[in-house]
Amino acid sequence: MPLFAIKFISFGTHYPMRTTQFPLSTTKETPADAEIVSHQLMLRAGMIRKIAAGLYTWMPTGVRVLRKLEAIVREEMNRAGAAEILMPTVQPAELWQESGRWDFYGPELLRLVDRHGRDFCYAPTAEEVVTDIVRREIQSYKQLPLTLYQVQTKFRDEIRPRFGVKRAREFVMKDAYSFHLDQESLQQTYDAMHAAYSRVFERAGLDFRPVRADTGAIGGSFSHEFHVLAQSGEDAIAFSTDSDYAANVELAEALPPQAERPAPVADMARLETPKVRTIAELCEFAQVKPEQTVKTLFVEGAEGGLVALVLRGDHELNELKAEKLDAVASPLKFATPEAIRELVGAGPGSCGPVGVECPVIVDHSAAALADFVTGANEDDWHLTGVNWERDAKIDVTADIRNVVEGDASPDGKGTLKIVRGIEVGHIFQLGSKYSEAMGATVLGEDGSKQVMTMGCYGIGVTRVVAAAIEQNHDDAGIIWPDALAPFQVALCPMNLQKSDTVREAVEKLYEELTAAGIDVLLDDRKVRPGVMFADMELVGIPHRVVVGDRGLKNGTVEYKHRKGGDAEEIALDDIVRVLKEKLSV
RNA sequence: CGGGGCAUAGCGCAGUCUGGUAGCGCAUCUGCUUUGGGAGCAGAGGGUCGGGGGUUCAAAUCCCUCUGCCCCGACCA
Repeated sequence: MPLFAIKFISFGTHYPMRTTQFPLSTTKETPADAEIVSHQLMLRAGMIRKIAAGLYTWMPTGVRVLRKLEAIVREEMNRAGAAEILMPTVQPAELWQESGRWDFYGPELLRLVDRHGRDFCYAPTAEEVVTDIVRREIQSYKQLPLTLYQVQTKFRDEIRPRFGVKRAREFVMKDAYSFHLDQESLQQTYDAMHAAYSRVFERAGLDFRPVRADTGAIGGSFSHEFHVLAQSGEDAIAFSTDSDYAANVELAEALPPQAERPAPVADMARLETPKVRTIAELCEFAQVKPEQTVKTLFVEGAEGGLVALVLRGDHELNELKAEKLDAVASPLKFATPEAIRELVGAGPGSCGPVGVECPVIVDHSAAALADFVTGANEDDWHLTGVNWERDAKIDVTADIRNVVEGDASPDGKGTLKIVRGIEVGHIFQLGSKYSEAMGATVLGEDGSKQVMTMGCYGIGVTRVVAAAIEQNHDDAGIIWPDALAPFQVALCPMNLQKSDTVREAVEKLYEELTAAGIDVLLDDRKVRPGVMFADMELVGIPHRVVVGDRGLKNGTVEYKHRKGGDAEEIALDDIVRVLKEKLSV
């Protein structure tokens, strides 16, 4: 075709390609240092390459996926009424000092000094800059509410980056910030963002759950996380069997047991337990169930000294809950073995609540036990038949444990199930934390200055890509949902170099699919079919069309979906229509 | 930051203990054959053995030191 005849077609996010112009960069071998399947497959499929710890180059295949996801995110943000801006990644220290986070953030904030000796940071998030912009630009309540968002690189100097782009130091995040006159307006935008996030993850074809979450260091009052469900997830989330209750385990409330504490039956007795340190060893040695034992952890108290935290043997301490108690130092700090020995006269592993002289905080479940087994505060000894009040004091009863599967749901409906999730989104009601500190005000209806109320909303865009792979893969490689696939259709010609029939058919098909707005990758490399198929499956292209002399003789090509099922013979004249239907374009 | 480990060709590794010509597989390049599931044969190229210092006639190998990376833990929107 002569050059002047080429039409300039706008493809949107669709750019058809030929493998001879598109480095697939696939590898047969799994890199040794990649632990989780998404990391392994992203490397093998040539999506990313590591450049240093937690820093990755996104290769052409990876970028295509990223752009597809970003397009969905932008559409849903725009639909929800947010306006896109782009803020710098390098930000002046002054703004961070104004909000107080320059000192608060710690070593995770990468700090830089420019040639004039001025301090800057590489932004991990952008509340300061956006609040600064809004306080300059927005003067009147009439301009509110306002939501701004960006899709921008962030940097967090993680202590230990791992799992590929799931926990990278530099990553792409969509961050949005909303500004309001009052809580009611904030709640409306918050709800709109909640809905927009759900649409994003639905459109991306992911199995996800919004869950109630802790607000963490970012502050604010109310927050939800969005989790993609996956075994490799770093978070545990609890949800009710009978209601829509769902919460991060670190937040989920453990209800006190319904039943009254039974009356003591046994007398307290000493039991020699040589070398028994853990609950598991104790249960093995003394032939008791973990739920009939009690463990005692010592942490630093708010006013100095130590505080004893007592839990049932089969339960885990929830550090977040514990550090919120008045008596406990925040952030939570475990006592050293030396300090414990000084207080109770035994090492960790032989401690118990009997006779300790510091404040004793007992979890509801532990407080409901009678005749339990616990450490004797003497190395190599435990006590059996211990009972509260009679043998050991309780200063406070509180919820300080993680919920476990089977616990009653905090909303009173059903019981809790626990699954693992990858946090891909987080929405917060910030309140006036930043606007107050930075003097972001507008004039209200009555002419008085009013501090704006804020919300902030994040999606870990690069992390979503990894999460999608965790959820969609098989032995051969990635299986992309249509919406995220780097290409929708893999066009695989058999014997392209020698067969004119195949070449003519496949070129025509490539043009027709392109014209139909379908994102197609034509594999025009001179490689054997096995290599071609293996690459297309590894990269995860959902629809595959094989064009060969064998089928063309009967006027057909072969169609197969990446998810499996048998290959179908489809008339050459029909294939474009069939693909358009499958892709609903 | 604590504990453990690694660094040799683009990638994955052996060689290090016991010092003596730097190797294997994959990938790459050439040729021939093959051509609907990661081909076969023949040949070729590719290395400051992470950096610096030391011991020795001689160091990938022994010693010191620095750097980078990985794993476990603590940390964490």
